[in-house]
Order: sequence, then structure tokens, then C-alpha cells
Amino acid sequence: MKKPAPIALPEVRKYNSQDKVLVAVDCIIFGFDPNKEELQLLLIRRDFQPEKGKWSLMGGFLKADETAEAAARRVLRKLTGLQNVYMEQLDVFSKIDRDPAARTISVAYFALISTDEHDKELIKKYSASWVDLSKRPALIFDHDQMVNKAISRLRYKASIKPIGFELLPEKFTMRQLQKLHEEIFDEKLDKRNFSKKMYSYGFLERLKEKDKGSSRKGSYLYRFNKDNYQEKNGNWIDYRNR
Amino acid sequence: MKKPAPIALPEVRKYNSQDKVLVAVDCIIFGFDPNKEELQLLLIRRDFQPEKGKWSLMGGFLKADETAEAAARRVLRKLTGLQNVYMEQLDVFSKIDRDPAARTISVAYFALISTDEHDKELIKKYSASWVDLSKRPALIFDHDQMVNKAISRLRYKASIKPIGFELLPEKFTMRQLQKLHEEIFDEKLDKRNFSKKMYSYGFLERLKEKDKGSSRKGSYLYRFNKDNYQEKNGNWIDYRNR
DNA sequence: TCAAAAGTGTTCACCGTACACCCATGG
DNA sequence: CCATGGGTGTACGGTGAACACTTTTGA
Repeated sequence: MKKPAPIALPEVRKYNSQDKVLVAVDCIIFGFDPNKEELQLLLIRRDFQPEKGKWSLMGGFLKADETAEAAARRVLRKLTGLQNVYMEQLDVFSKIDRDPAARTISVAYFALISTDEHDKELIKKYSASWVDLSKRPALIFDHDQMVNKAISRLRYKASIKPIGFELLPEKFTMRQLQKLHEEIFDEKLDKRNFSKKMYSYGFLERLKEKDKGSSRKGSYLYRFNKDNYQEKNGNWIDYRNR
Repeated sequence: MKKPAPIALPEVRKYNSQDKVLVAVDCIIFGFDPNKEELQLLLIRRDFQPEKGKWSLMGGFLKADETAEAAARRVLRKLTGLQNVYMEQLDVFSKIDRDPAARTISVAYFALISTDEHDKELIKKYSASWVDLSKRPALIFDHDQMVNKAISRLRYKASIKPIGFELLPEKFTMRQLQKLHEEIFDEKLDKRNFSKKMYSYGFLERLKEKDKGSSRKGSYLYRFNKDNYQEKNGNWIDYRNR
């Protein structure tokens, strides 16, 4: 199918004389616990040197036969067991000494998962745990930078796409949805304006059921209707064409 | 200063067993010729295999002792002679066979320069040339994808930051500024509304001089006032915190 | 019956958009 | 004097923000 690349000697030498480097992927994994009403981050305790025992993002090395995205998905799956996760490339981090053990550049990905869905066994195996975003410990290398960047990106994305649904269980209440947005943007929102806006997008499906967990009266459960979203997504403008 | 990384044998073997890959940087270089009133792209004709003679973005390989951004700036400088250029990381492209000669991942950067500033000699040396964005030839590898992504990003950026000034000469007319925006967003704008909006941001400085090149009456020249921009940039919202 | 959370409508200010005429000048 | 592009103001509608009271029900 593909014609073999023509190999001319001087050019081959050119390629060969270039430096090769290790390429890592690191995953910034966000979650949201509707009960705790806090944004959370899935972190691991590193079980190898350097910086063994310190808190870190989950990461791994890019293999020669996979794309960066595939590597990130592999890493994420190893830790959570989840496959079809919202994931997006953030940026490359390439400071020379970012990993003191070896020259490594890292491609950071951010992922959104609903905390009730992942595999608890795997998390235990990797000594990982969910920590409140606001109380997160210092991380190794440049991982704090990665997290900060991921937060910005999350805000941006949430402002132009209904991305927050990735972080909620299938059925959720309007309050939970609002709390999530309040956490993401770090500001209080007016519940009347908030629900009005959400209704206007047209992709919320109100169920018959009510959730009685948080009040006497009970609150309606909603579901995100993807079909409606596809039809009406003219409401959401994304300049970045993702 | 920095304490040496603790080296434990098994972990070193771990790092060593990982694949290393070639890392390239590619620059999507946008320009705008206020006379032609067209967005342009700076392309080169590749002078080595594979795909020798085809149109391509300017690129190069990442060296072991430089960051990706430094590499991109080095590459850009080699071609244009320019140093303080607006530049931003786009994304990593890592399809396995994107470069048929060797497994290479590429970090794409997009850059904005004012076409009157660059070094014509260097451009000649690299058989580069400015092409109209709308009439650009097909590019090698995945460079077309890179360009498309860069266009989206340019639109996004221009919608939240006064990025377009990077593409204009120091002094410019309101018409030129408008044309630039029209090119970026690919739509006609109303000149009254446009200038009103630009004034409202408060960072345009109207000069005494007029440009008599395009009309009898002559049109005022403006300058971008960075100080004013710093003060008033609350007008521009950037969720991505750059 | 009351405490606690849920649900719901209206008003107002501001911003983006549509739209048309006079001005200055060189030829 | 006239053709050409330059420069400016107003009116309207839609959207986002502020704001308070009633409902439900378990204890």
C-alpha cells in the first residue's frame, strides 16, 4: 500500500545523527464525588526511584509502536480499568531536568471520569487515591504545573461544552450539576439562573424519579441526552474545533 | 544546588528498557500582508529525503539539551532571523507512520509574525516562501492537519486576546486591522461596529499621522499600546491562563 | 407544625448587531 | 467637482445577572 520511503544515504545519516529522547505520558485525572461535592484528583504514590513514595500523577512511557494518545489511554486503563473516557491532550512538558533520572519529555493528558465507575482494586494495587483538588499534596517534578494547566483547560472546556457530564454519574440532580460547575469555576452560582441556562441547552432529560437523599422534598434526577446534544449543539461554540 | 537523583539499580533498568524516539518540532508560521490583505503561511520546500522537493512546514529535531519551545524558536529563527515572536504550543502529533523514514513524534508550534520584518535572505536560502493561506499547496506527512489545527487555534486566540497585532506592522490602519480579523474569521464585519469595539478595549493609540496609500482622504494610523493593554486586559477573558 | 432543601418568573442593564450619511482630498 | 474610501451614532433585541417567595415532606 504505502510506497517505501526512498533512502538516500546522506539524509539517512542526517536522521541518525539526531538525539532520541524518552517520551512519557502523564494523566491528570479529574473526578467529582457528588456527595462530598468536591472536585478530586486521582494520584499515585510512586513506587520506584527517583522520588519513590512521593505523590505523583499516573504516567508511563510511550512505546515505539503506539501513539501518545494510545499510551495515555493504556496508562489510564491500567489504573482505573476504564476505557471510554473523555481525554484530551494538554501540552508537552520538556524542561531539560524535569525528571532528574533521565532526559524525558512528557505529554500530559487530562481525563474526566465519574468517581463511582472506576475499579477500586486497581487503585489499591497502585497505591493510588482520590484527593480533594483543593487539598492536594505537592507533586513530583513538574506535575503541579500540569495540574494547574489542566484546571485552566477544564474551565475553558466547561465553559464551551457540556463537559461536566463526564464527571457525574448517569443520573444526577440539578444541585449536583450546579455544585460541579461551582467547583470548576470556583464561584457561587444562582440556582434559578443556572437551571434556566441548563434547560435552555435542551439536552437535559428530567426523569420521573426523585432523589430523596438530600432533602425531605426530594429532587428530580436528570440524565444527559446525547442525541439531543448532537442536534442542538449549535448552542455551544467551540473555536478549537475538537 | 540540585541534589543528585538517587539511583537504585532495578529502577535504572526500568528507565533503560524504555523506547526512545525522535522528537521533531514543526512551526506553523502565519503572516499577514496588509497590502495583499491575505493571511499567509510560510512554507519551505524540503531539501532532503523523504519527500524531498515537496512543500512542508519548517521543522527540526529536538536536541537532548533544549526544551521543545527552545527548539521551535531555534527553528523559527533559522528561517526568519526573528527572535521575539509570538509562539504557542499546539499539540503533539504522534501517529506511528507519520514520517515514513523513522518513528518520529512532532510537537507543533504556531507562530505569528509580521511579514515585513523577517529576513528575506534566509527565506531564500531555505527555498521558503509565503503562500496565501487559502491557496496553500498540499503538505507532506500530517502537516495539513497541523495547519488546520493552527487555524482553529488562531481563531480561538483572536477571539479572546488581541493577538492579531502580532501579525501587523507597528503602525496600521483601522481597515488593515479589520481586514485581518475578517481573514482570520472568514467573514465580513461591519466597520462601524468593528472600530467601536476596538476603541472600547482601550489599547489602540491613534497617531497624528495618516496613511495616504489607500485613499484621498487618508486614514489614521494606530499603534497597539501594550501598557494600556496590561491595565485593561480585564476586558479579555482567557480561560486558558496563558 | 416546622425546618430544610427544592423549585420557579420577572425586571433591568448591557452588549452585539443592524443600518446610512457626511467628510476630506487628489485628480 | 466628483469619485473614492474614511469616519462616525442610534435604535433594537437578546442574553446574562440580580433578586424572593412558595412547595413539599419527614421528623
